[in-house]
Amino acid sequence: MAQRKVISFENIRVACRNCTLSQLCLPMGLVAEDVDRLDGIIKRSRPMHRGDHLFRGGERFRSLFVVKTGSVKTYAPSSEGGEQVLGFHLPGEIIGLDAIEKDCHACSAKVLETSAICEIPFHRLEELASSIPSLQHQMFRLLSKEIGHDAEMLLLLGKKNAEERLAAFLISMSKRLSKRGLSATDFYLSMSRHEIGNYLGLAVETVSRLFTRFQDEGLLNVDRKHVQVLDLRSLEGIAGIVQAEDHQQHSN
Amino acid sequence: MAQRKVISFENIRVACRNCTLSQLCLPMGLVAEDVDRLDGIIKRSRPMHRGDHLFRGGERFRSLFVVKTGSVKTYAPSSEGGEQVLGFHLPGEIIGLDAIEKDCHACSAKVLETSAICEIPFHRLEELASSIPSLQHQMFRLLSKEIGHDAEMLLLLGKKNAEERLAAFLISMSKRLSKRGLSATDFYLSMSRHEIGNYLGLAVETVSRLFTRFQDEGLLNVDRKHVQVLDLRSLEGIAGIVQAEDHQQHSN
DNA sequence: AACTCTGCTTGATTTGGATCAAGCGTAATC
DNA sequence: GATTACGCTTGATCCAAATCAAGCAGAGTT
Repeated sequence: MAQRKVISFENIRVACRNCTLSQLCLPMGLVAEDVDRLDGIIKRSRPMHRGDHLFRGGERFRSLFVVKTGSVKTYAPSSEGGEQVLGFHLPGEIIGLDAIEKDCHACSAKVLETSAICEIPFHRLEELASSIPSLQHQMFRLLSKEIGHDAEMLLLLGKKNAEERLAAFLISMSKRLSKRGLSATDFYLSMSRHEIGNYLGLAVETVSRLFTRFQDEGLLNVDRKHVQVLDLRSLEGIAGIVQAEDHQQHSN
Repeated sequence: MAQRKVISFENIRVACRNCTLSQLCLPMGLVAEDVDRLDGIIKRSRPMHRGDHLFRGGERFRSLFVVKTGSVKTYAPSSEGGEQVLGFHLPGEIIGLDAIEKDCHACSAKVLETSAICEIPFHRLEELASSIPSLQHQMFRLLSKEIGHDAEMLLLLGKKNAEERLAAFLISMSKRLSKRGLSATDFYLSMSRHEIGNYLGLAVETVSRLFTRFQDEGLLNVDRKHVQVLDLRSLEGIAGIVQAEDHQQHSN
């Protein structure tokens, strides 16, 4: 126990204050001193590999997890054996927020590629939030953001057709990756066509056909998991994103 | 300003501490003294009527709203003129949580029938939460609950067919109403068939046909907005609610 | 009572995407 | 280099629910 308080060389290297994601993640809006206090409760694990679970549905809720590098999918069992992919999580994004209420995980989280993950014991985070108003505020914001994102997904699944869904998915990936300093037009998808289809409420075959169609129409080049977006504007048009008057505030 | 501190007879009558919803709503888990502090920041308005808005998309976010009596729907504009119904809100439920992050409402909230609404200025609630750990915890729980509920909706829209969706909707209404002390099997729906269909991602005609079919199959009696559930178990079966409690680890 | 409006129901037809059914390409294993 | 396996693509067929099209019933108005 006492040993954990020793700040090792490793811990300094990976500390929140040096993390390029700190402005997307929990530390956002915190002063340096508070970032260090937050840093003090975060556990960092060995790298995790494709297929490893952060947690499984049914397990007791203890910690939130943040993707540092790599990617993670969350999914829930559906009534008849199948599963529903609930989301794909990129660096800086927080996983496990839905478990706070029931104190138990309702979904599972599995890493899609070799990933580094930060673990945050929730009760310690709550204690800290009580004494750091800007951390409390940031946590409310993060929870709220998740709700807003879910509402967008409801709209997508309730009102959009297959083409609009895939376009919206690609635009979302593009936006999120570029926020993390990666290319908005050239990226690798870590999830399978099957997982994309599941997430978007479409059959694998439909997803595959749409990738082909988008390529035929000159919107993108696709080679397996490698996507190059050639016409971002048209893709946004298909996704139903109004570009005239693009009123700031497009977070996510 | 000074006048607002005078506790009027009216305020005492409708105070949180006397509210039958307090165990479903924000005061849950708070000691009496803290309930009174919470009560001190809540504004109560004149009754609102069918069609009135609590807020509209685009407006600055200032307050959360809680339904005290009646019901409210939230909805967002979809790309082509239409709208997506995001939720129906019953007494004790909190509205506006998705706006915290952007500091601006992305959706609109409209009352479906004559309703009483409590308004909670968010910045004051945040201040209070900083000094009352159990209130902070309850707010995290409420935000988390909303996320969990949205995940259920994603599963519904992504994986369930029309019949399963309507059954799940009716079961949800039944459960929520009975929690509020009303009948689980005999209730009035305050929303139109059109709104139900919109919410569930179905055409009005499909909703109407399903009500007829459920009635023909002896699952319920329907007369306009009045629903009597005759066979709750079968309805749960259709909705895909496993009653045998057998959720092993569906990995993948 | 007749008229209108709006929300709901019912029937006929269409269709987007699911499902079924092969094949194909790449990567891992032998 | 052959073999297997899995993920992806492509084509053919099918079906659940959307759309189109009336008609109907209750609530409010004249």
